[in-house]
Amino acid sequence: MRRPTLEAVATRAGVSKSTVSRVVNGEPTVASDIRDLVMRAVNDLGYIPNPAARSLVTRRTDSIAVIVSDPSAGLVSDDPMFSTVVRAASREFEAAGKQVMLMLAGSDDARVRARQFVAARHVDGVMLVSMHGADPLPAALAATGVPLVSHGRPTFRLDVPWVDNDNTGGAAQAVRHLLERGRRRIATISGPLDMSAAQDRIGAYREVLSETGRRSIVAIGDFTRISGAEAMAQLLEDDPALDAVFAANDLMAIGAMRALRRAGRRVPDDVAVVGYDDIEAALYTDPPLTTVRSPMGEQAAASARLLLGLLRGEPAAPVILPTQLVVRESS
Amino acid sequence: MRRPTLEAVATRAGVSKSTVSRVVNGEPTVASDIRDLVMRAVNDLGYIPNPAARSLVTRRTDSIAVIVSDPSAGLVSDDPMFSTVVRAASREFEAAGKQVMLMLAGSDDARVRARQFVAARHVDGVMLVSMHGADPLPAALAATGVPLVSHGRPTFRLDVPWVDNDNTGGAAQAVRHLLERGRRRIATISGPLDMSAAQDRIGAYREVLSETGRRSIVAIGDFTRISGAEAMAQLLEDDPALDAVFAANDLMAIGAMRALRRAGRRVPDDVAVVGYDDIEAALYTDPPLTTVRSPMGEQAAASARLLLGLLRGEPAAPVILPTQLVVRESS
DNA sequence: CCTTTGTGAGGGAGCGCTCTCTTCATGATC
DNA sequence: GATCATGAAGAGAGCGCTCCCTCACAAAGG
Repeated sequence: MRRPTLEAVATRAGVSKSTVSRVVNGEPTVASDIRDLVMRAVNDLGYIPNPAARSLVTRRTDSIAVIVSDPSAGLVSDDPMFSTVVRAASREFEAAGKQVMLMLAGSDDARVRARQFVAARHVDGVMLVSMHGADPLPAALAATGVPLVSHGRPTFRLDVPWVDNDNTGGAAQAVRHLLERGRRRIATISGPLDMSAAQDRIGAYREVLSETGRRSIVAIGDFTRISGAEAMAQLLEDDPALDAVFAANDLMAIGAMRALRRAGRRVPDDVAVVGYDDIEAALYTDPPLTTVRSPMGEQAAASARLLLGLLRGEPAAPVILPTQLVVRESS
Repeated sequence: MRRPTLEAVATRAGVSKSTVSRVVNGEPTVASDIRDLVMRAVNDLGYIPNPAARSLVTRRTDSIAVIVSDPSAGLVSDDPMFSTVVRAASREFEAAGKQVMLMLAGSDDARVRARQFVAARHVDGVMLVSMHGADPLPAALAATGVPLVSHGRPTFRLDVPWVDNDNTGGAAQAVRHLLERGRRRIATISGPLDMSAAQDRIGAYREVLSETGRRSIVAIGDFTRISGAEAMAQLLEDDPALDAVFAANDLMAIGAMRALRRAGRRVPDDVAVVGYDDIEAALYTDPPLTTVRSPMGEQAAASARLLLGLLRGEPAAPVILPTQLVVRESS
């Protein structure tokens, strides 16, 4: 008992396969009475086109891959970035009639599979998320010739359009804000230095401090809460007199606030804290977290739109979205 | 300039298409010298099988759909549940060589598309996540005849295997813990009552309280932080003398803690708080949150394995995973 | 009147693979 | 030496669709 085919519909409607195909694909060159006839047969039989047969001949799949190339995929279970980015991108793609294949390219094995998958033209395009510096995947994917965009600026030169937020500007805003608040010993908790967002944010921090003749106090985290807590403990040891800290994302800021609490420091009285991203949780810390709002969802949606444009043959150029300082009680 | 086909490989290796197909699919009935010959041709030409052609004849796609049927998809941007579930399931499917198609079935439109998509046999199976009571999608999907499992027990009778955690047992543990701590006026913040997890948790809360002759104090949220805060404010108004609250998930517990702080109540001195899920953020509240650990990732992985078993023709029965109370300083 | 142009419908090749069936070679058995 | 079982390789028929080409017919133009 097999599903009905184009041919079955054609027979029932008393027309040719070609005509049914035209109706199903919405081509205008079909007389309306014939169209009705065909549609009736389609409904009667419950006909649904076979996507494999279709894409065999059209060489399209109408689906795209979202590849999250993140070694830590699996370590941090609840980074809001993943959820926000994947959902925003999915919405955008689905609205354009593209299906989303999600691939976690955490292990080398998975990266190889992802490459194969894309090279097999299983998808019409690829959106790459969160790549580290040494990651060979972007280049491998670019080499397949499949349209590709990156969510976030790649760390090394690669001819791939990307969308990012203004990491440099955002971080500079955060540090200037702390200076304006009269803070004098401003530390930072950076993200992994093989990620462009972390590079840009710490770069701006250093830049602003050196403009005003102040020295940097740096600890490195990996964008997780626990790494933020550990980095903060380290910073307090390095410079017990610090009076402010700029964390390169909100999760690390949250970790830092816990470490400060445990060390008996009050926020913001003793130490001011500023984060980055403005995730929902930043509203619920005690005190609520001052942070730089990065348009994560919009960035993902823009990446998706960039890829969709690419698929339509439009040219694509990098996009940088503005950020905005959101002042709350932690600073 | 087209990609090499099976035929091209066969010609180059001087064998038939059938033999190449056997080698590519790892069939054992090929002499090893011929196998080497073919593999060399495959590598020389960079041959990768065309998945559309393959699935046209095999009627398999080697991919499955993860359908998140959540009306609020898009409202709450950073629910860790989405991230945890999607990642755990993806890992499991990818390890089994299945690709994951992610579909957000938030709108009616998207639900229709998801149904069509599945009915077109675009995927070999479906894992459904987070369904509300009135959702017509589960039944529609079940009617397509495509193997289907549900992450979380469906609200209404439906012959679909599912995996859930022990919501009743977990919630009962939480409430008993509060009683043991000497709390007398225990309120609850429930999730939406059209979700089975919310139903079970509030059911257990009522059950335990009525066993000990205490009355219920209930407010309804929707599993978001803000709804937790609002519900807590409502509860304080309803019963200013309450001394404990059991929130049906951690996000609402976090919201409740903010509301308590704003109302000038100390946690746990004035009001004890217990959450549910044990998300990472529960470790970073002030004070750290007592909660019921639900094995979210394991539940998703188990759902995925259940579906994989179904695809292999194995029978599938509902699974209930145990929970565990994690006592921290909020109670 | 015949020719040209346009429009709508049908015919059928072919997309790249799998899988059944057939053929052939080899060695074992009697 | 004839027969048979066994294993490995080849042949080729589809899978269900799209899309180019052809064709019939009608209307317009010379």
